[in-house]
Amino acid sequence: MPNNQFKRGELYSFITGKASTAIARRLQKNFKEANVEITIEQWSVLYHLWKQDGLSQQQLCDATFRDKPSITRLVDNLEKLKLVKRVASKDDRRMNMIYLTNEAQVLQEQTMGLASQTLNEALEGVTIEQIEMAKMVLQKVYDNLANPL
Amino acid sequence: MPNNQFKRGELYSFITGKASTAIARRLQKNFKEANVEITIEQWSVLYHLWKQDGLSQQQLCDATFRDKPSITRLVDNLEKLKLVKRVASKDDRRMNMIYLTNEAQVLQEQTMGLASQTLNEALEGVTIEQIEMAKMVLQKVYDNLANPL
DNA sequence: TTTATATAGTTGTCTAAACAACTATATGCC
DNA sequence: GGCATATAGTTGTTTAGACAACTATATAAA
Repeated sequence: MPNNQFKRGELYSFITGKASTAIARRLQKNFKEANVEITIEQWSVLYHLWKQDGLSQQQLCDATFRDKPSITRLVDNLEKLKLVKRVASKDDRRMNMIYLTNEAQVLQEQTMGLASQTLNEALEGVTIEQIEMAKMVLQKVYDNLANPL
Repeated sequence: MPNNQFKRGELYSFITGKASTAIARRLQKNFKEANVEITIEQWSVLYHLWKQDGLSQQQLCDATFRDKPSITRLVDNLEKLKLVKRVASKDDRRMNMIYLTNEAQVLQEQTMGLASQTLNEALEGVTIEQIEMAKMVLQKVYDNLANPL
């Protein structure tokens, strides 16, 4: 019997992740007010490409904790928006390398500022130590449950 | 300038809530293995009805942090599964009161055990103090961003 | 070298979230 | 009573997540 046997009633807030959905909603709202017409899911993919351009779809799966069909469709939509391009790899013809367009590069500066601002709104009144602790707990939960995608 | 100005790169884990989706996936998997054929979203609605039967859809919205269309469709699906029934309120004919069926009552004992077990899997190696701290941070984030639905 | 197996990506189906627009009932005010 | 407004719920559309089934290419074993 683990020492942290939980009262059943405490389940809810952990399961629903209402804090993360609240952040997501606020970020989406801030994008909209700045006339940035992408979803936060699309943004989260671009985010990794801004760090390193030319990732494969599989690398995007690993980076964003999504499965392959999800990334296929996110890349589909980003391609429709002309924000990325699929380029077949010459080394391994199974792979698509995903490259940012110029339009996507322009988005980076603008949205990074909005994201930073959103996070500061979210974390007002929370200390760095508390944030680190919370992140550590969430990471531990993730690691406990991680199963191969 | 808040004292917790965040490195931009730290955004990701907060925004995606991968820990909460990991818990959701594991709970769904545990349901499936026990032949419980409902989604965790449906379960989260039933959870509140087990605490108090006969809530209105609006009360379910408040309890589950969902908007009205989401609850309409979750109740639609729960009704198709014959787990709840909509009963028009006599006091206020705009309202549907949602009541559990006998079938849903049977699910409670079984799924509560699975949920408790899942949470213990998730929180292995995390102390109660750490859990409390993490919950406090997530609650604070939620409160910082809470806006009327 | 051919055959099995693993990996990268796609497609189909179902469920759900977000948002806008809508209907119907209730309430408050003149 | 009649009109404005608020509240409860529904419907349509788009995007996305989960899962299974699929194609195509690459790798390893026989």
